[in-house]
Amino acid sequence: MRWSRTLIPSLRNVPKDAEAVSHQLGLRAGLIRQLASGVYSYLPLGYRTLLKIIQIIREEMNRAGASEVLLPMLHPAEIWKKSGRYETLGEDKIAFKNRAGHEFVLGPTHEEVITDLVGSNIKSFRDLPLNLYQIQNKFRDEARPRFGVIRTKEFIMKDAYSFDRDEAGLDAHYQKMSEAYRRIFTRCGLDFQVVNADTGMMGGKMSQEFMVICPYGEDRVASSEGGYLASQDIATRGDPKFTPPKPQSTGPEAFDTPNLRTIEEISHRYKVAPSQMIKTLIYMADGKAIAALVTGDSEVNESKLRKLAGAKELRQADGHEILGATGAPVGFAGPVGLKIPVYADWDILGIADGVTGANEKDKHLKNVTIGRDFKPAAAGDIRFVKEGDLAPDGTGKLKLTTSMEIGHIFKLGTRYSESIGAHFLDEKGERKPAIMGCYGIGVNRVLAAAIEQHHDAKGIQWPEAIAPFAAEIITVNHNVAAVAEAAEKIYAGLTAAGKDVLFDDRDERAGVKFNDADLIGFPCQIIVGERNLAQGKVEVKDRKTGGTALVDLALVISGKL
RNA sequence: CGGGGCGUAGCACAGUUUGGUAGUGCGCUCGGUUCGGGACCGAGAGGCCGUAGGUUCAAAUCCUAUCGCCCCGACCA
Repeated sequence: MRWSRTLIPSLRNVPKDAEAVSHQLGLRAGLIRQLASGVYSYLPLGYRTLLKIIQIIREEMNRAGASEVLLPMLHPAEIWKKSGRYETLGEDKIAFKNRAGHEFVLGPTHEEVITDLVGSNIKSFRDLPLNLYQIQNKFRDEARPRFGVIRTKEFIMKDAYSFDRDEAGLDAHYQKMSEAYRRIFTRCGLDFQVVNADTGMMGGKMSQEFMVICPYGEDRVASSEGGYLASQDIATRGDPKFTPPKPQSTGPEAFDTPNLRTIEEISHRYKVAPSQMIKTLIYMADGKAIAALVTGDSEVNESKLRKLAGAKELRQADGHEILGATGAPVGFAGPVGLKIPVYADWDILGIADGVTGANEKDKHLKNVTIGRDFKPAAAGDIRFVKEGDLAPDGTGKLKLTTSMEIGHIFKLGTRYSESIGAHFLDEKGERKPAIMGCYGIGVNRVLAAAIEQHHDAKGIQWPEAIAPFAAEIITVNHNVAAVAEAAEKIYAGLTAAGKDVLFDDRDERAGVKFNDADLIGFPCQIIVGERNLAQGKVEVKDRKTGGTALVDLALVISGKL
């Protein structure tokens, strides 16, 4: 392909990045990200890369024994409602509605559709196992798209679903897909980790995320030197085993905090470290109010709290419920004198003379100590892990890394096959739900991750397997007839040899073309100039290493390089 | 949905506090000199300042509304 403005618009005016994250990392990193989203959203370059990634995925899915299907959204609303994940669908519509009431025909996910489809097509255990996948655009009305192409409302996803007669079959599928994913991401040139993850809304027993370390990701991975590895959502920590605190005071003392209700306000105004503050959050556990205590610099992990409290349903209480439970408006809750069950994080066991809400408007308490001033119903790990926490398996301290999720695999079990209906008759003639797994890859995130992992100050350094072009031919002096002629021959030769090359045949200064080539970053640059041509040579440059070599013109034309 | 910010030429922005002729850089057009790492000189083209009202002799600038975008938070199959 030849260089053109539609292929690559002017790269000189790349917008300055306004995001705080990229400012911290320097403008250049922001530029790369901008470029990444540009490459994806409107340039043929991004399209070529996506096709290459998709080809790799297809090959590996084929190797793993999965078959490609296409799942349309043409499904009655009842199907979508059966799983219990959707409540607000129109009765007679096949399309989803977003919050603005607009209908859309791209699905957010396809568990329901595939389960119904397979359910109506399998009868016997002989029809199983099945493993089906598709690569399709999905639409999710995300509250907050961000980071260029990393989180968008519409995105490309490879999703696969396996159906088995028994757990052993599911395990085998899960294993096969996990291996296929490793091969896919490796082939795409990514450095990734596989971490245990939360099953979240999907339900099911087990799931793992494929994570790429990247400053623009939205997820955090906790790891220890000794090998502990888990998503921050589910990471647990070891008991710090605080010795009971020895308070200096004799008892809690109230003080006025007019209109100060957040941790920051109090800590700033009264010079109290957030770690010495007892943050008290009111939750509704199966309809009854409970209190959760963590230090001022921690966040409650609701699924951990749910477990400790032994609740099925858990949600944050609203203003009315808080008033009812504590006698004070939001922002002044504290554990002292509360009538509802109190669940404390381990951290609280180490606080002597802490600061907390007084359960009275515009008042807080100081000199509050657990055991003496209040007694929790239970203490345990109820917050998200932080940098420096003990790993739960005693393998050292936890470290948190910002990561981007590029793939996620789940053992779903029978949640969907039971609710939607995908049953088969086993050898004994008994009717049983199929055991399912599901497996997703964010295709455009693979592209984004590849750029984030492979760039330098000058631009992208595409991994070979997914580079939009294998090489770029640059004429140093395009108006010199011999140069243009030699470059044309190389272009024809490489194209005939089946190589994907971009020919920068613009009549631009050499420096402009070199810089553009580095910015777009194809693995190899073939530089044709008068000087070397006189000796029958051209310069071949490796984008990644910067190394150059003089190669015979004839050899380059033959496509052997 | 809550908090904050921004809409000015193809792109990136200044000008708004204190109302008074529409600006800069890149890109674009023409001429010339250059030409192996983002050249230089000269001459140009291009904008009812997001939109709609209002205040005023006068509005990019002040006020109100509205639309759109971005950031922070909540959410995230």
